[in-house]
Amino acid sequence: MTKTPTRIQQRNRAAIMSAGLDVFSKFGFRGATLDQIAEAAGLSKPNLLYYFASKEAIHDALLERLLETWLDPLKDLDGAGDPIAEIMGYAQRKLTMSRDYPRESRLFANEILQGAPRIAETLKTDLKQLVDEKADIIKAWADAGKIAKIDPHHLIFSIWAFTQHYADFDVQVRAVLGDKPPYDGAAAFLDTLYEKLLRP
Amino acid sequence: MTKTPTRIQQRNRAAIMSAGLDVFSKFGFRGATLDQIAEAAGLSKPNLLYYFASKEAIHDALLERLLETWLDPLKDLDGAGDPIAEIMGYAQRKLTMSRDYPRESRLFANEILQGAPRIAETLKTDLKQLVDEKADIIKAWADAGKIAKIDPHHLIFSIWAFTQHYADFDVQVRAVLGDKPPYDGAAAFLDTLYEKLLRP
DNA sequence: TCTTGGTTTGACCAACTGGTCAAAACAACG
DNA sequence: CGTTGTTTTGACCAGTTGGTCAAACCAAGA
Repeated sequence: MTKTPTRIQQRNRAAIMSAGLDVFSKFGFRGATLDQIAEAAGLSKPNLLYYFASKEAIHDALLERLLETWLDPLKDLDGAGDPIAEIMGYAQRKLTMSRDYPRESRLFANEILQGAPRIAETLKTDLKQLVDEKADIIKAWADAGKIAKIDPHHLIFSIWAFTQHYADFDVQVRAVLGDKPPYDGAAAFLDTLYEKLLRP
Repeated sequence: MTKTPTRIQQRNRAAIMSAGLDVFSKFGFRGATLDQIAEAAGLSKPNLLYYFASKEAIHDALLERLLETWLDPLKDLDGAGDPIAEIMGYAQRKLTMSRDYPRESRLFANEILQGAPRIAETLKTDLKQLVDEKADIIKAWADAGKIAKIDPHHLIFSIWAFTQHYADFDVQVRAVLGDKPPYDGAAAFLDTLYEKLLRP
């Protein structure tokens, strides 16, 4: 019987989530401080703790929301669709997410880098199940000769790695490219790469 | 006129570097504590500070040593060698480094994720120069029709992304693969991927 | 207007942080 | 052995950290 939150609650909880995303994605859980988050949210620290029980509660809420949306692009990979178009569509969707939600990508990267203490279970159950399921689809395509024979798991890893690289290693990418915008070239390269890899 | 360090100095400084690598690679600079490092090194905190002036000094020493060796595989890419063999050799060398030095990879990833506050300059000068130089070689190969026409910079990014993924996202890779060892499949996939991409 | 329930804050706290220092312990060489 | 330079440590410190709490503030309906 939880009451519907007031407008103030909605506004402040949203501000805290956004501020937490900023700070956690930049410093990781241990490196982030409540004072930083409070300041970024425009609230006092006690006020922040009026809305979230603890530092960990903010982090948990962020991770939960992230995991929900993070795997959506893969869920959309459709076994009934055109194989090459489906896989390349997935890769492009992931690249778009890196471009539009780099903070989320870095929050996730931080969590994994630190050994995934808070989501290891989810990875071993939900994520593994989803990936195995999609890997089966890809393997069936390969067996039917519709795409080249490749290891489906490592194919998925390669998509994750390449697309997230542009969000997680943003400063390095920009340092190397200088003025050139990263994402145009990345999308074109992605197309070429998987087109050549997948064509049987 | 710096004196040669005693055996004790060599042993303890090495122990501190290794302990620092453990802790910094797991928690990032801000998330790591001197107490953790001291305990991992088997020394008391004041004793640790007898060998390194500060927390930052340990981190700096690690980053400096890392940058030296981190770029060696790319330096070895030889414009006079066989194009496809050179690029695929580089990719395999990087994958081997991920397997054998995962802590170093994660230390680097942490630094970049957090905005590379300590090495941004090096990236914009040394790294950019090296990459541009090798990109020119690759572009020349492409122009001469010896490999397929692809964007050299994004090709290099893709190698970094894919190979480092196995070190940086180790727990996720293992969660998804279950019992299967990651690196055998990765090396095989890497071969297929760049073989297909690069053949003109 | 008063009341009620949600909201905000200043003052505070114990634990932890990076770092200091003088004194003690030790190694090694003559 | 004694001396000299190196190594180690316990006690300590000031600043920061996550978190608490009672009191004040405020919005809005009766």
